[in-house]
Amino acid sequence: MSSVPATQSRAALVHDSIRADIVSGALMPGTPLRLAPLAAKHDVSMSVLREALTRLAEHNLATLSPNQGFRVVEISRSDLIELTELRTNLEGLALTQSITAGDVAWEARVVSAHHVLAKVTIPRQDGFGSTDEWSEAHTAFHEALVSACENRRLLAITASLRNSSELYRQLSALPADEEQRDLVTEHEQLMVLATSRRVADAHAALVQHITRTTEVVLATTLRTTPL
Amino acid sequence: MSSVPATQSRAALVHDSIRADIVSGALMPGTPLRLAPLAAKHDVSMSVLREALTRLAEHNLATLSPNQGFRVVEISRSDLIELTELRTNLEGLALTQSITAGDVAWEARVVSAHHVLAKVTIPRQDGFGSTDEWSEAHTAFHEALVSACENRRLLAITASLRNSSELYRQLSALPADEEQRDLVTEHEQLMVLATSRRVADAHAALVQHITRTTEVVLATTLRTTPL
DNA sequence: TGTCAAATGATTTTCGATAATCCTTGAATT
DNA sequence: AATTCAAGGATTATCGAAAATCATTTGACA
Repeated sequence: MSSVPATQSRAALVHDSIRADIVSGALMPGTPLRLAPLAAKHDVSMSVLREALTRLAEHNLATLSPNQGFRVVEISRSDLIELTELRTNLEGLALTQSITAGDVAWEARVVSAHHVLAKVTIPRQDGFGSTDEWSEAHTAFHEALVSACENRRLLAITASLRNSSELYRQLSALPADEEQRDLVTEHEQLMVLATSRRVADAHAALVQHITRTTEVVLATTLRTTPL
Repeated sequence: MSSVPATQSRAALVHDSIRADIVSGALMPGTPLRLAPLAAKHDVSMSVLREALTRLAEHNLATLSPNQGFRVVEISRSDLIELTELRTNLEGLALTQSITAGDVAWEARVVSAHHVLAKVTIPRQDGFGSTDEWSEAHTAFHEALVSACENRRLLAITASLRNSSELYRQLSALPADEEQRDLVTEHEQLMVLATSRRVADAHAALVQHITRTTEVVLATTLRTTPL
């Protein structure tokens, strides 16, 4: 039916699409993910939609209640705190290993990703430069930092947890400019410490970076349920 | 069609069934999980089978190659090592938190689970007492140890990792009686240290317990591909 | 003899419809 | 007025078959 041959499976495409909608906050927590409308919107059958939603549920971005279907995952303060604790532990571990194992190519990836992030952070004159763009660059930078870690399972977990964190970030009010400034210096610090192989300092900086972000989010009034 | 109303969804049932077959080693690593035969075997349509396999893939017990279907996940030395590293970190963290937060009911669960495990370990006269039974009790004991940890995400991850570890255990030759003896004392140590709230000692004991098991498995000739 | 390409068969992927379940509405009864 | 129960509609869960894709084999050609 579709004109495009699509090297990727249909289920994977709709999965990515819905995931983006959830993480970006377009689909609010708790929203029922009704099958018929979603299938129509993405122009797929219920089977492949269901497969996509199943994967989202396994990644904790959706929940499945028997005979009641899927919903966007609920959020809570306690979950964010637990999430943050896991991230500091695991992403910290991954960073340590990444710095230890990383070669020059890894350094280049970090520097490159940071450059892109720094450029995107600067508000452009023409008014464009979406926050989506910043989120993407931000994720890419964090991914680059740990990309030399050889434990693939660890990387898969940290990536998944980052997605969940990103959901909370998107739901919180956008940080003010001063907040952005802090982030800029934090990211630069991370890049410098990592590429100069200062393992302990980089680890501490990353933990504090993650923790601080959560504190800001927790202090912010989320644009959703009371939390 | 099925006579049983089944409070649980069909997909969940077949998921659990196939997972058991994989973890027990009945389905060897790399085995193609062909849809038609599996659907027939479990008396289920392709859609629900696919949903079950999708969940298995998300838990790293199966892999999905586009247009080539699902296979039982491959195993490797490096993966087992990475898996072990993650388990020591995360299960250790979970145990620490569990001991800290656990109440008397938790202690009771630990003691109870250990009692069952100890009894199952003793070979019964009638020759019965399957290793499945021991595996189940073993898993239950480890789960009881960390069951007071309040971080649900952490518990979900450790449970998933334990499943993968169990696959390696099942594929290795069964430990000799002497090995079993060591395990008995290790488990008893774990129970005592945990319930007496000796956090650091319990943590160290758990890490060593997990590490030792992996060393035994790595030393054993697995009954499968070279590894 | 070796290589390439088309055709065939097997398998995955997707679809549209049916069966099963849940939720709401409204009337009847206490 | 409150509660129970049944009927209807809406939604999920499942099915079986069609469409798309991949792997293998066969045959033609260099």
